[in-house]
Formats: sequence, C-alpha cells, structure tokens
Amino acid sequence: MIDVAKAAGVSKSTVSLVLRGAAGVKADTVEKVNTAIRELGYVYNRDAAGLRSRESNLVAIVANDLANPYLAQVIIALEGELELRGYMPVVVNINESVDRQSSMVASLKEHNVAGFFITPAPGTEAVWLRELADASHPVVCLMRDVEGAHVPTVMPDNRLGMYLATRYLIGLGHKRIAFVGGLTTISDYHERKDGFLKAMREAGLTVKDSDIEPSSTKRQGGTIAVNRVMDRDASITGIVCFTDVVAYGVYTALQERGLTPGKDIAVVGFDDLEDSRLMSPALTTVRVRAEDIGQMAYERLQQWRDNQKVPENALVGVELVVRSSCCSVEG
Amino acid sequence: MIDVAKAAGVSKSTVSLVLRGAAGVKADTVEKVNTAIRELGYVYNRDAAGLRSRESNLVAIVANDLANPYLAQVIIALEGELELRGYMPVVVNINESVDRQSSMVASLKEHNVAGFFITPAPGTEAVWLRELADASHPVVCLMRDVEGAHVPTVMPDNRLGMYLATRYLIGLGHKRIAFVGGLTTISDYHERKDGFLKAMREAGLTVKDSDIEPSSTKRQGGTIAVNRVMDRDASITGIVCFTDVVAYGVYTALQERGLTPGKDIAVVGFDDLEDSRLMSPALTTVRVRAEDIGQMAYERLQQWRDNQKVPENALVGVELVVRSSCCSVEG
DNA sequence: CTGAAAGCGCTTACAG
DNA sequence: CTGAAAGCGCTTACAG
Repeated sequence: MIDVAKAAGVSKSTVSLVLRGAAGVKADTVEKVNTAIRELGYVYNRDAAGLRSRESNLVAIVANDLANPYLAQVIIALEGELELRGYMPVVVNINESVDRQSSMVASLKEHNVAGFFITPAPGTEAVWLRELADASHPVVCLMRDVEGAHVPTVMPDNRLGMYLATRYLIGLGHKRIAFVGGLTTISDYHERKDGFLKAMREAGLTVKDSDIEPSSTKRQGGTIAVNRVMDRDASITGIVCFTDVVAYGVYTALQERGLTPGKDIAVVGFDDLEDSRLMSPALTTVRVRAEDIGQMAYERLQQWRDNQKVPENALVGVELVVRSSCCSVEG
Repeated sequence: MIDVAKAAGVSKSTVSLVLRGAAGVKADTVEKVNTAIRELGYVYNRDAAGLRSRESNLVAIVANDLANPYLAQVIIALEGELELRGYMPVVVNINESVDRQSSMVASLKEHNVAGFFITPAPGTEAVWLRELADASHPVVCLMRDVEGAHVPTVMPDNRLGMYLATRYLIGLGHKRIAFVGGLTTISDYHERKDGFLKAMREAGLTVKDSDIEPSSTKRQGGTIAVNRVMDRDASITGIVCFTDVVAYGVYTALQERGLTPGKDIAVVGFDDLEDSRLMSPALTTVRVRAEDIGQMAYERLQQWRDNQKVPENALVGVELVVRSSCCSVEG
C-alpha cells in the first residue's frame, strides 16, 4: 500500500480512503490511485484491515451436511443474498458432528467472522449456542431449532406443511396413513410429526405406534423405514414422508414390493426438490422455497447488526404441490 | 494476549510460543498459560497472526456447483484430508459463473488463503488461472482441465471410464449405442466422449452424429437429450450417460416411452452416486472414488508447498460397477 | 481534501 | 527457557 501511495504521489491514508470508496476524495486522485493499484498488482490485505478496524466481511455458513440437496438449495440462496450486500460467504461442513461443529466454529471465531448461519448438529447444547451468540457475533439458526438457546431461527412451517400433506391424503379417502423417516434427535422431526398427528386426530383417524418409523434422512432410510411399516401392517394405503429424499427411497421399496406409487399406494414428500417433478410418478410434496429461507435468514442477520430486536423464530411459508404420486381410495 | 500474559505472569512471547505449541517451554509454564487462556475466554486472533507471519491455515475450495451431488462427495473427502492436517477448509460456490469465480477468488486472496482447490467454471481463461497460481498461492484444479494453464489437475480417468462402460455394452451385443448428456464447454465432456468413441471404433461400430446429444448435467438434461436421440432413431438399444444424474433423467424419459431400463434398453452412468444402487433398476455405472480424488488433490497441494515438482495431471482410477440396468441383445 | 503518527494483536529475531 | 523491542499492513483520529 505504501508502494501504491508512492506511485500515485499521495499518502497511505489517501490510498486507504480510495480503497474503501470513501466520499470526498478528488476524482483526479482516485483515478491516480486506481491506476497505481492496477499497475502494481496490489492486493488488499484484509488481515491487516480486520486487525485494525475489528470488522470483517466474512460470514460463515456452517452446514450440517453438504450432501443434503435441500440444504444445498438453501445455501445457494443465502449466498446470493450475502454477496449482493458485499459479504463474503464461506461454507464449512460439519457432517452432523457436534465435535466438528464446535472446532470449526472456534476456528471461524479466530478468523473474526462477521456472523454465523448454522444448521445445528444433533446434540448441540443450548448453552454453547447462546454463548457463541453473546460474543458479539450474530448467529442465525437455519432449519433446526435448539430449545432453550434463544437464538433467532428460520425454518419452514413444518407443522403446517405436514398437516396440509396429511389432510390432502385424508381428503383422498385414506384412513391408514404412515409417517416415515426423519431423525428423532432433530427438532424438525417432531414438528413434522406433530402436523401429521394433528391432521389425523382432527379427522378422527387412529395412528398406531407402528405406523411411525423414523430413519436416517438419506434415501436408503426411506427404503428401510417403509419396509418395516408395511411388514408390520399391509393395510397402509398412504405414506407421508419426512422429506423428498426419503420419499425417493420409499418409491424404491414400494416398487420392489410390486406396488406402484400413485396407483396402488399414495406417497407424499416434503421440500419439493428439483428432482421431485421428474420422478415417476411425479412426487406430490410440500414446497418450501429455499429463496425465502435465505432471504429471511439474511434479514435476521441484518437486524442483529443494526441492533434491532430480532424475532426469535421465523416460520417460512409452505405450499402443497399436487402431482401424481397420490391415488384416492374407495370410501 | 497481553492479559493472558499478565494473568499467567509471563511475557507475550511466551504466550505466543505456548499457543503455537512450540517445543521447549516448561510444562509448568504451559499449564499456567493454558489456565489463563481458559479463564479469560481468550480468542486467538488469526488476522494478527497472519499479518505478522504471512501464513494462513485457510484453504479455499472453490466449487462450481454446490448442487452437484458428486462434487459434494469430493468436497467432503477433501475437507477430511485438510482438517486432518490442521487446515481450515472453506468452500465458496460460484454457480458455474466465471465472473463470480474471479470475484470470489480475488476476495479469497485478500483473505490470504494458503491455497486454492478449484473446479474451474466453463470459460475459465488459462492466463487467469496461471497468474493466480504464480502468486505464491498453490492451486490445484479438480475434475476439470483448463488447457494451457499448466496447473496441477486431479480428475477421473474419464476416457478409460467411458471406454470400459461402452465396451461392456458392446460385449452385451449392443450395436446402436448413444452418448447422452454433458456440457461441451468443459473438458470432461470431451474426454468421456473420446472414451466412448474409441470403444465403438475398436469394435467396428458406427456412430452417427445424431447418436450424440450433449445437455445440461442436471437430471432434466438427461431426459431431454435421450428423447431427442430416440426421436431421431429408435433403433438405439444402449445409452451411455455422461453422469449418473443424467442417467436418472434418462430413466424417466425411457419409462415415459414405455421402455424399461435393464429389460428393453441398456443404460450406464458415470460417478456411482450413493443413490445409483437404489434406483430401480440399480444403475450400472463407472465408479470414481471421491476419497481418491480428495487424497490426490491434497497431496498435490502439499507437494507444492514443499517445493517439490508437482506432476501436472493426475488421473484417478475408475472401475465399472455392474448392476441391473443393462440387458443383453440378440446377436 | 490530504498527510504524519499511533496502534490493532500477533510473531520474529535477538538478548540474556 | 523467557523477556523487550520492532514491525507486519492496514485504519483511525487529528492536524493542516
């Protein structure tokens, strides 16, 4: 920078002003400085800037599992918001491990990030999260709620989504409906299950314990879980799946059992992944717009930085997308 | 840090030594310093350290598309290698855009990263990449080669993979085989196509221009591309797909045409995604172990940092995984 | 509108 | 084995 100053015939302070686009520098001087920067191939040192100013444009997106396609959508949306505002989003992947989560987050703090977006790993402790947030670092949780942490959280309206999906199946005449997939260690599982149970209860339908089978959220989880449910009780005619990915696994299992989704049995998902409309049959599912999550999450961060009161929980709207995976059933 | 020094009754230098785990500090002193650190909730400032030492533990993984499941696997593997060695991997997503690629990389340079892993966006210029690498930042390309850049690149043995896949189909008696999917703007497309053509040529089989149809690498790309090919010529009995994801899209199109993969028509993919073995029929494909890519890529970085000669190109081994998506054909 | 000086929190020689 | 001093490249008041 001192070289740039020399080359442009000005002082370091002036170069700094130009670099940060401060108003009130003569256009002429700006021009000279920029030319010098270009000619010298000067690279701004953010370590030095951050050290002095205590500010950073780095924002961390701490992702629980990069292999999850829906999360990928959310990350992409959030990155878009962040970049638009001059932040530098970096994503780190914790693979559902609390240990990696805490070591990665500690590292990120050392790097002086301006804020955290985080999908908390199963087993995340409320104290840990609250203390992280206290330390002048804004924290926004994505997709998952950690009870007692009181950190702003943006997630889909899981209850309503599953309620709508289940009601739709009930409206089609289904009476024996199973709820399949999802990890019981994470908040969204319970919310989605609640939505399912509420719809069943309202319709006066019974849900046996054996109609509910949690599983990994991978494709194979759906395959295993639905097989268990159907082995126990073949009278099931409708399957409400924790996510679209689980539903894909359910398709596989059903087909292997000689059942055609959309004809012999009804299947509904949650997320509306891009692939879902290309499955055969096209999957009926609950859509949650990843862009909405990204946008609301960004707003939370901004409110925090502006010292506004940040609402603790924000529910992102959901919408049932009817395609061809649900047949009706004779009354 | 000065507070820590005071609390521990030592000098700043000693604290620094302890922090970096230098040998030759009395165990007693180390103990005192660590206690002070814990009690004061001290957070190491990497900006300051990086400014002074010109070193960084940050490594950037510049990903062309976070929504690509195979790339996600590679990233996860690479992160594992990096973390094992004390690096802090951060991933930034460029969404196949050269502009975002250059702005993100410029930002990353300002943050003084220790190295770049990058899957170059279509249209990446060789000069840009070479200059990036010159600037004392090690650069390793992943999955894609940029001609003329002379930057170490780690990618699957695309030619061999597709050669094996095609030979397999030929061995099953197929004579009319199409090559479907892939973006012509990226090196891997041409390599895979070459492997396909080589196998066909060796077997004395003709390939018409209309048997080859590039497309987006998304699922829908496969659907569209295979429909085009089959509309032009229904005598095709085997489909070699650019990737597994493309093959999934091909499945959809085929089923809509009343054709069952593995019975009426043969389909083979490339990547061996986790889902592929769960498709029905299970997809025959070319496996490229993401762990191998991660490991070789890490080695390249290390060699560079150790001032060893880094071999320019490294091909990762491939393996045909036979499952049930390929039928044989009467001679 | 521009310059000279101090200081952010570390690490790096260099003494001792 | 430990301490005192200088300096990394910026930004921040403060003069002028």
